[in-house]
Amino acid sequence: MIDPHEILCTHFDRYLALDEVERNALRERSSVRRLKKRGFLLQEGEVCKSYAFVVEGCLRMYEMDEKGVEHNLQFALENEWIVDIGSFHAEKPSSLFIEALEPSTVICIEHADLLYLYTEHPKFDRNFRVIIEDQFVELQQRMLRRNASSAEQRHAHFVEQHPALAARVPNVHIASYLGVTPEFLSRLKSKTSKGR
Amino acid sequence: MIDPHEILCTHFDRYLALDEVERNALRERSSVRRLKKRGFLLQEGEVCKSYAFVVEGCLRMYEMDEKGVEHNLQFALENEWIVDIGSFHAEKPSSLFIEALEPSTVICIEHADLLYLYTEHPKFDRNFRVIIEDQFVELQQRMLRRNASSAEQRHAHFVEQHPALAARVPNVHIASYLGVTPEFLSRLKSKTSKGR
DNA sequence: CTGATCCCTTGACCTGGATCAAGGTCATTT
DNA sequence: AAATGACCTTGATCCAGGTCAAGGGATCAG
Repeated sequence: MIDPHEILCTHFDRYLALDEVERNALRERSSVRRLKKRGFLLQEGEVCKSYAFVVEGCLRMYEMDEKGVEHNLQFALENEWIVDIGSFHAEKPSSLFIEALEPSTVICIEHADLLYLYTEHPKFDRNFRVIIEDQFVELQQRMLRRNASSAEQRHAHFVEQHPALAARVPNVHIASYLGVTPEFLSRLKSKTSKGR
Repeated sequence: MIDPHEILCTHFDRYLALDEVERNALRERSSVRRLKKRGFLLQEGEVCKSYAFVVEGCLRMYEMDEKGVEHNLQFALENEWIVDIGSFHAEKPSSLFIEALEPSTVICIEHADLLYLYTEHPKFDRNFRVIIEDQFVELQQRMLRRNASSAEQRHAHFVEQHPALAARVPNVHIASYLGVTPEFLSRLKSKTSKGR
């Protein structure tokens, strides 16, 4: 299997590619972590200590409300980042959970290490800015859709935009991500498949 | 009245404060623009050309759906930023509108100028990264609330967190921002005020 | 002063989606 | 191989919030 760090460095090639020095700094300041299915990278009440890059597997980030119902905020597949940025930067306890939906391999960068990378190698500032801008734009569009479209339209859009997730992730979690109950999602699916 | 650029520079003091050189560069690479009530900073189909900082006034960013219904995505008051980042960076046509709800004064930074600032003065990369991270965290929380709370709870939270907006902005726009109809928001308000 | 616009409210009725309950199928554990 | 638990489905019923329609008070332009 390929070296996880190679995968991460290749990922940065999509932005401003890293040079040798930066690659080495990144290698030294990050660590590989393996999670088994249903393992937690973060639990409510803890400070989110790692900015995590998914090398392999699938994770979800969610909040649990007073009634114990979970609300999925984000999924992360291979080559995606997952972190509670608020908790991570403020070093305050998080209200979120990050859980592996499959056995997963992630690369973790801790707070002090990321600060080091930011200040010693400004390219990281740039790259992480662009990465989060992209995520921000996606989240804005999702917010708009949440307010402007029906559950059926949101689900159709999700399946179209994220076929890999639709195939790998249980419907319960997709329902929660879309903001509907699993029962209703089930009805939606049976309706649309009957349409064909 | 105070120089708008002063206000912008002061705003950056909340992050990594700018030195003389950076302040001058910023002044040279930005421009002040005044909008009258109902004036547009961006209209659907145009490329979003300015990263805008509100010096005075109040703006909203929204999308219009096929039926002509508007969906508010964001408000911006004094000392806040407003831009369709997706359109701005990709230099692609936007699907959004940015409209002044009051006579407003904004400072605009155009695409080429911001790139210049980013590359010549890395502190801007840093500061804009932090600014957008903060906005991202807020948007995540809003998304969670949208899926986890009732309209009544969301409205109560909005009034509590944004009293200035609740006072300055017509209810139609707040309703759209919260994802409910103006009629229903009106009922919510009359219910809660009767509670006292 | 006088229409136009906005903007808000209230009523009557309707519907998308929630809730509750039950049963069914796998896959994992023991 | 039985038992547990995760996941999906379907039915019956309910309700938060939408839709449509009408009226009324501000505010602003001519």
